[in-house]
Amino acid sequence: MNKRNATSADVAILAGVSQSTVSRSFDPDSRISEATRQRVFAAAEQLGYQVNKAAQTMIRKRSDLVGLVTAGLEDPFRSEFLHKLIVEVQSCGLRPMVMDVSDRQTIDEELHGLIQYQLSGVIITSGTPSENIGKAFIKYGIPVVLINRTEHSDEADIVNLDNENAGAMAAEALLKSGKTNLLVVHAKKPSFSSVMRAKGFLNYLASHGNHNEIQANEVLCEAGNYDGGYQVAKKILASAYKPDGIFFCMDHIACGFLDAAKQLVSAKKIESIGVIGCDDIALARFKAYDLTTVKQPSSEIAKAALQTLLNRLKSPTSAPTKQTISAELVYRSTLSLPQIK
Amino acid sequence: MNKRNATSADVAILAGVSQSTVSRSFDPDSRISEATRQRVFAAAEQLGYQVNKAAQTMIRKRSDLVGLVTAGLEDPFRSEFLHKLIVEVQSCGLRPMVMDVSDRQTIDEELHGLIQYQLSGVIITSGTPSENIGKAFIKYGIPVVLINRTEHSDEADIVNLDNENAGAMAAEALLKSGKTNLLVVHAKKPSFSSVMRAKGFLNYLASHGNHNEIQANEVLCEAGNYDGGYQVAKKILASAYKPDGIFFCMDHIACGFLDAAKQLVSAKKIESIGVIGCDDIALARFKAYDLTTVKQPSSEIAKAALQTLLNRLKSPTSAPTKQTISAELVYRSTLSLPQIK
DNA sequence: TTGTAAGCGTTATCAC
DNA sequence: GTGATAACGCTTACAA
Repeated sequence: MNKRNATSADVAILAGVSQSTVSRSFDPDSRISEATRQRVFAAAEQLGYQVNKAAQTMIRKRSDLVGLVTAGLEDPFRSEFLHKLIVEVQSCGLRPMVMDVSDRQTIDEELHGLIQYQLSGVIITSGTPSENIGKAFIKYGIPVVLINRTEHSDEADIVNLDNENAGAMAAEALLKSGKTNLLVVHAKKPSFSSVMRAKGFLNYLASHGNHNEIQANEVLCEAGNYDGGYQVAKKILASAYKPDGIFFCMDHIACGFLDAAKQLVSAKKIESIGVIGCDDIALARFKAYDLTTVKQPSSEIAKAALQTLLNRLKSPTSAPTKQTISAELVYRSTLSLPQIK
Repeated sequence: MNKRNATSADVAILAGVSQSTVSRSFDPDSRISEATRQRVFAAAEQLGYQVNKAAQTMIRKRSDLVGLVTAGLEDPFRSEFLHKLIVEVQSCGLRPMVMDVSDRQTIDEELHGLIQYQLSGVIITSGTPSENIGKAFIKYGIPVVLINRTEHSDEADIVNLDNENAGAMAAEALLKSGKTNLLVVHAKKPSFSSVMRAKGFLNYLASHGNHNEIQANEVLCEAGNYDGGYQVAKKILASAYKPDGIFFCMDHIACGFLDAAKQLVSAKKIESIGVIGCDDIALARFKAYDLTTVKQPSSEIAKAALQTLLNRLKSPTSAPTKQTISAELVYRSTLSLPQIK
């Protein structure tokens, strides 16, 4: 254990060069004679020298730290998505600094905490609508990328799933399968993604369905998670309205519904109901559910977000961008691909 | 958008005090007249002043950043556990910097990346055995807490689940339920936790089972995940050895097994087999599985890890500690609590 | 209680 | 191509 970590000055002495030469040696764009560079590297290696990011940050005014702001990691989709973001951030040579803002009371405090670290950028993922969290960072000159958020910022870059179309795809699939009594389910507490998905679902039906034959209803569940779906099943199955096709705006709500339904009604009855989820979380492909779903391509979205941030760092003053990523229908057993006759 | 973020010098001018007084005002331990402190706070508020952590880090030689090193966030337990750690880190006024070391090739590079940030500490969670990752940090004077790792470091603090006892608890529960043909399943690729759990399971049987009646076998699956369990089911159910009680060293392996079993054999047959998992991931309580399991109290472990780190920061030279957290049996439907007669 | 001044370890701007 | 030297924004003796 070293008493004090080696500094570039230490390396300089050992290599017999000036401290600034050491610094330059680690900058690939600096023209340094190959001989001295090798001498510096050798000395650095010997001393276990590592750049001090704090000092570097002070002068460069950016830390290569990327804040990942998320809410509620107990949600499996968010958790899986955060993972994708972390991997992407790392692969860009940046460091992820995660901030969980589940506890609404401390948001402000936490935000300031992040700003102190001279972040290179912040990626804010889906959360409760219109918090305008992004503004705070932009005010401090920190580039912001918003993902699946309602904020119509004209300063932040935006990457969204085409949520409305995702809902439309679900509607289209149900219609194609000959379903007529349709239902869309989402959480009481509105989230940008769910609201847009439900809207897209209903709009598609309104414009494409035969109004004499097709009915559509909307049901809200208490929570946007497994338990929410589990609890709402009784309400749905006991109601006078008998749906034969249901779109759940989040996969785990669908999973909760399916589990409850298995206990409430016969397997045959459940099979006759077409069920579509949204997101394609890991759970969806497990055989217990084998859920047909509208996939949110989270890797692609994560990649797009990082690329956007990188571009922004290169040209800080260019106009904000907005990207929309397409969803993709994944057929599994809860709604089969209709046979072509 | 400010051209330049406000510094303590700016605040000083506005408040009509010296720069060092501003600095002191934000230190609760500094004795400052209440009047000037309020004046400083007002000026700081007005300018939107935020401490520059980079500068602070340089002088204090610690960043209040905590590295969370983990492998494979696609594993639901790791992912859930990381979430707990993030929340704990935040609640201690520290910042989590996550590092995913799934990609073994880049570990070294990534490690150095972390060291550059003058981390206050590093928490390393379960991964592949004996990487000795911890040593690298300790060499640079960064406190390390190891969680569920095999490393017998005499420099790092350690927090472990009592994995061996967790296995023993599973064995005890199966014996109590009258099961006689037992099986323990874990992944081919050894992990500290799984190896110890299996060992505890078998040891308990060896010392507590009636050897004339009780049989025990060990089966390895290809991967320590859902698919591993799904694939190994055929092998288990087709074998000549007919187990009536199985302990899976990880919940998601058990879930994969259950799903496959439902397709391979009758529901009655499955019910007759007692199944116990380990960890108690979120999935375990879902009705599709309703898995009896040995719970790893991850919140408790996360809290212990952070408390350990905080203690270490206070007294850097005290002897390394080692804590063992107890597991807890959670009865659900795959193995019922035996009725007391 | 407050102000002055000396660093912390880099990068960037000059000269040479 | 390389070496001085001046910041960067903060904390912390040391003075007053």
